[in-house]
Amino acid sequence: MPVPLYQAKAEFFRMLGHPVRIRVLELLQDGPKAVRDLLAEIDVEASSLSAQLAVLRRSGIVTATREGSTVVYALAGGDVAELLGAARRILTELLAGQNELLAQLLEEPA
Amino acid sequence: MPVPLYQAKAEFFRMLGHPVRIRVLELLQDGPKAVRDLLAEIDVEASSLSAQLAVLRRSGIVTATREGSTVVYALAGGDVAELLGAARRILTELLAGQNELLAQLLEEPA
DNA sequence: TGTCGAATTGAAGAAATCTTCAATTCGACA
DNA sequence: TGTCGAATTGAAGATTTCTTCAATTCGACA
Repeated sequence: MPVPLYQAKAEFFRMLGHPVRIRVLELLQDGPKAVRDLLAEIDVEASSLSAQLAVLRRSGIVTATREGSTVVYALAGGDVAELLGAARRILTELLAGQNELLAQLLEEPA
Repeated sequence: MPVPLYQAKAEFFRMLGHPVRIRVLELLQDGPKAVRDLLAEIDVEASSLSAQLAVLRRSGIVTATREGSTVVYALAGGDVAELLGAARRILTELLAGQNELLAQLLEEPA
């Protein structure tokens, strides 16, 4: 019994828990992309992007292959779209709930 | 445009990124549970569990209701099972991939 | 070979997160 | 009212994560 499963799950979600990493995964759903292209679409320093790409690589959710002088990243497989979709559905509910709450607070000033 | 969506997503995943919080969500899938019962099933200090429950509460993914002298937590709705399922499928692949890699390394000692 | 561009790495400091311990709140109940 | 149990909160300290800047690696190509 190496790593307890719930700990592996927690690490997995933590790996997803960064705006730049989310953006990268979303962009890679349209197909492989060179670092340079990712950099053009995400507002972040090159070295910071590299660090976040390294996190994704270490987890195994993306692969990096060198092509000439550039490096191309791709999803390693796995239905990332399904995961992000499920997350979006829940998130939509949560945000809606928060808006309701906000609306109530505005209606009933103490 | 309040919070960019990819940032909300990242925060959402970060909220999931803790072993105790994962355990709680898994346990709550069987129905509402009192804090005392969660505490009995998870190996953690009471105050630490409280802190993690507070994180879940603030995100809105669970609700807490006081019943007499105990507090009962429940999933706030949202298909958490679907999300955890999607995560497990990807995670299974990733772990399998890592095992392959490990096996290769053991086969071909440099 | 020398150098340019693309990408990564290392180190240092800032910021966020976790755990622990002590103190506090809130019902229940004698 | 006084006190017990359940749960939360606050503060302090340790750990992890992120960003930035400088230095480095690796191809490409003149």
